Amino acid sequence: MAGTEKRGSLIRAADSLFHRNGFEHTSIADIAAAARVPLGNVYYYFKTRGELVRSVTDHRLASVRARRAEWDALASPRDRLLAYVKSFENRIDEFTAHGCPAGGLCLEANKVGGPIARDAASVFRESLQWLGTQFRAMGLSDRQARANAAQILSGRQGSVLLANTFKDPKFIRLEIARLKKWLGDMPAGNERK
Amino acid sequence: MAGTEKRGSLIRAADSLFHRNGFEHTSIADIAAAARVPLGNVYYYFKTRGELVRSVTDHRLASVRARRAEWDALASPRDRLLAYVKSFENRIDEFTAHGCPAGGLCLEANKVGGPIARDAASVFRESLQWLGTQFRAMGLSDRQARANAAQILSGRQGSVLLANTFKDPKFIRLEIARLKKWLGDMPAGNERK
DNA sequence: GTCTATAGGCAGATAGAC
DNA sequence: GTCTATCTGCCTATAGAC
Repeated sequence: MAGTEKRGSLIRAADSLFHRNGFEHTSIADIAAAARVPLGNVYYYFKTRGELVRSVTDHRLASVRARRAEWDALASPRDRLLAYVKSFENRIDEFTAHGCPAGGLCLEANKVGGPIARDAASVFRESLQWLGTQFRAMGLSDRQARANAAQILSGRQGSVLLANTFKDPKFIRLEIARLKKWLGDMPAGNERK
Repeated sequence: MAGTEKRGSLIRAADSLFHRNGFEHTSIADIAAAARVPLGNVYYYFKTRGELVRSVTDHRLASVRARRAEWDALASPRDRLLAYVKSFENRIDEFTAHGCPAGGLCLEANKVGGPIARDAASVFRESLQWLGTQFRAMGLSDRQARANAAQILSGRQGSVLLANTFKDPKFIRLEIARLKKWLGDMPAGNERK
């Protein structure tokens, strides 16, 4: 296993453990064990715990950006939004079992504060921007587009929290059904691009 | 300060610290200091940390039950729901600053697991039941009543998470405006009691 | 670059004087 | 009932052999 690969597997192990067990509740020793790297070696790749955490948030940010880049290739804003909903749907079981990685990190970060809080928020910030862009492209006013974006993200986070709390996917399914109906009902007119 | 009063002030201090800093990030020493009780004395009132946590969740459950008991005295289900919305509105600043105590506890509990997860969920469970009861009293089917209850709680939790993450109350205000409009638009017909 | 051993600090919990 | 002193264990981080 090459040096860079080890670094990558540490980040992936941390990412997974943060998602499953929370960021505060995960120790460097847990991460090292999951990645099968001796404890002390972790500090060769990351000077501090904070640096590892930062690398995980960077990794997550990059992966949501990549997903959005795929959606951006679609023809209409409605198609792009439907792709967003579809990808939500694909992760129902994961979200029911462990919650939303971004939402969980935001909540933990809001409690502890510090630089991590800013990094965690950036996933949400970019999501809101992207969603808003789609609604503006459908001809909505800036104000309405922002409101819709907030409603979608907020509904998503809330439904995931309920599903995770009760270990019951129906809360997410309800939200997705509402979303699909809503997008289907929206007037298609005034679309640009 | 009498013995029972000391116990009470420990619970209140823990309640507040759990809300502000999270339950995992709060040590017994923090709680003892906030309540101005020497560290060792805490263990006279609570055998373990878990027992203290349990007492805090009991205390919170009792306080939301008391609030609902007041709303139940109101004449119509619509009035009761509006009282629920009003109490949400009254706490906008608190929720923006520190998030929802129940939501935060649920999320942390979902990560660590154990008995705390069940206790945390009971606040949500009772909220869903109460909300559902109001919608049934307005004449909605059981299915619709449950769906509406889930949507309200989920929208609430999601909007609070966004407001807390961005330290911006507008996300909660948007949700409340939507809620008020929705309740205003709902047909009043078929109400019983 | 890799790994073992361990330092140093803080957490939960207990012993025992008062 | 109250409080100080302290035990034990886990965590982050480092020293230093290989």
